[in-house]
Amino acid sequence: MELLFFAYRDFTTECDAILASYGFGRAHHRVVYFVGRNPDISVTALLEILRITKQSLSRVLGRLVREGFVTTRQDPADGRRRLLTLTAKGRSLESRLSATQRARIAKAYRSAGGVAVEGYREVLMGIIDEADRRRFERP
Amino acid sequence: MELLFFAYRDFTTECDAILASYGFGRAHHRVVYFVGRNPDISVTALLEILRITKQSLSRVLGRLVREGFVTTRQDPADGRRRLLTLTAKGRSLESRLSATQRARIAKAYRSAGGVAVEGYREVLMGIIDEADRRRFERP
DNA sequence: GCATATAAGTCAACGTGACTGACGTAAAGG
DNA sequence: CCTTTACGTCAGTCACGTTGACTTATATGC
Repeated sequence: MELLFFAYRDFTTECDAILASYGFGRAHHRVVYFVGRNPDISVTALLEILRITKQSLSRVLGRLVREGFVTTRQDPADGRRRLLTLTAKGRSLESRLSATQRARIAKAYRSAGGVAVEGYREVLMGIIDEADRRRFERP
Repeated sequence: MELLFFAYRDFTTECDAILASYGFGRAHHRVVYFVGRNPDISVTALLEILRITKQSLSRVLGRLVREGFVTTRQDPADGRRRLLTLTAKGRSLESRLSATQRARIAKAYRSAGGVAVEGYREVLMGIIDEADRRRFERP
């Protein structure tokens, strides 16, 4: 429990500084991250991942759209849906944020080795609610 | 990065419900947890673990003290220090909260096996800032 | 013994990001 | 055509973090 607390705390603090320079918070990071990972994701799908309310998302997402980090377009197959995708500006922010986290994880992976990484992934997967584990199925 | 996000999200949600029934939030949980783990901890030491400001802590800690979850006493060796310890009521809350998390982790550990757990711990340790790794030295 | 440093508590003001509840609109679908 | 779904938004609330400044008590070094 303590390990997870410290790991998550240190995992996020570097990004917080970058985000603050844009006037953003962690909520913006999460949106940018998951939209980046899932281009053309719908608003509802994003809400299910983040497990927050529509109102909470709307403030954060609205600003990201207004400031040109995310674009919305109507789903050609279902006109009710708005599909979200990062703009070039959004991708650039996303990779800047991810770079610091990726570096931290890469360093931990390198020093722990492949067997440890497999175990790490397996245990984290076990902690995650069963319903969300399918997101990590690898081809 | 995604694994950590989902794991941490699911790791905390069950506790949030228990905390809400006391009118508490995650901040209260963190204080109760770390005071429970470190009886007679000083306020400054707690601040260093949590990495929040004195003002943030004071609101949360003040309430825990007023409502009888935590006691403070003067450090006999250094009268400036206040030593924090859980009361019976605090310990009972702490174990109620920890029980759900412990169960989740135990389940993940059991299904992943000992080798995986070793790897898991090693990688998480690598993610944590070096300065805080000493906290986990095992006798 | 006095000056400086440290530990803790407090006042005031503020911002982000969650929440609930309700309502409106557009599109889909039986 | 009527219901459901997807999305957006208004209004109000709360938890929990922030900065900056100030006070009090105790320790400690010169």
